Amino acid sequence: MDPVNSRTTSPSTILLDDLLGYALRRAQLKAFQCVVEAFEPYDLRPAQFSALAILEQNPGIMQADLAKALAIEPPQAVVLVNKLEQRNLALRIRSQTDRRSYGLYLSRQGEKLLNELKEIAQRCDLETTAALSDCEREELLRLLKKLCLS
Amino acid sequence: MDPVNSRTTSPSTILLDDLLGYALRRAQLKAFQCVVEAFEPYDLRPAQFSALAILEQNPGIMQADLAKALAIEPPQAVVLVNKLEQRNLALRIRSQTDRRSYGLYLSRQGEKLLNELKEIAQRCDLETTAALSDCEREELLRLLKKLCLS
DNA sequence: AAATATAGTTAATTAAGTTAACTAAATGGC
DNA sequence: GCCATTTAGTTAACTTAATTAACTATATTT
Repeated sequence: MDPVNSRTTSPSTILLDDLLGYALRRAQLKAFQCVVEAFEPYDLRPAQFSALAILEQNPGIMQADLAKALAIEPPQAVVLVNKLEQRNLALRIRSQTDRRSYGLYLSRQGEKLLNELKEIAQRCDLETTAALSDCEREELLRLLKKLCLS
Repeated sequence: MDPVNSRTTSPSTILLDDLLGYALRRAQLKAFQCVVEAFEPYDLRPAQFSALAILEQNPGIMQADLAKALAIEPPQAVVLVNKLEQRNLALRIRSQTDRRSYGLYLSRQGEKLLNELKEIAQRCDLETTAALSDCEREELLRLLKKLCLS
């Protein structure tokens, strides 16, 4: 008999464990836990790390675009960038052409911290996916990236 | 020149987009959005759906174990089960052997709704992973499940 | 110049998650 | 049997996160 479902009245063919959405949530939760713990000594949240990385790759980006990249609302971006600015990790520089907006930049200190955090994040990746082979890990990343394109 | 990084001062070899944790979060966010929208007409959250599915596969489960399965704290489980019970989707039945605890069960109505929701969830999976082939989708699920074992 | 739109901010609201303290029942030692 | 300890579930208080609405300052359009 099917060991997964040994009831007399078969519930249905679809099982929770075979839903991608569920599997994604479980996996993401696990990855998140690891990163949150690892970043704790730095008093930094994953989203703040992502923001720093986005700033590095998009120097001068506007706050609204950062918000969009992080999939957060503009008011949340304000709070986030405030914290980064207060800790001298990022800089707001008024645009000369449009004085409503800022260009956001990493500070020297932000760059330095970011590189440290990236190493940690990478170690978390390995820890989270310890059950996978290098090949499988790469394939997983490829599939997740492909999924997110559309 | 590397198209991904065309700055003169190379930021670092590790890119945000190559971190599994980041890719997982993006993918999970996308999957979640789809499910949350699709469940909206039913006034049900993904966690409530998961709870129903867990009840189906584990009839008579105790609240504490349900909480653990959902990775939430017991007080949250109370709120969640209250809602399911109020809507007559789930039943709390006092254990005869241990009168502190309940066995949790799906109601007939809960079973019926669950089967409807599972179809929807499956369609969300397909929508979320529209960029993937059937083969890739299966491989993704396999890798995510393997990742979550450890 | 007036009306409209946009970037960013503030403040209020709502929702979610966490923690601590409590009740009731069970267990274990004596 | 009785007392101390543990466990299941609940309640309430607190903290944090996310959402929304309203506002300022600047740009753009007509």
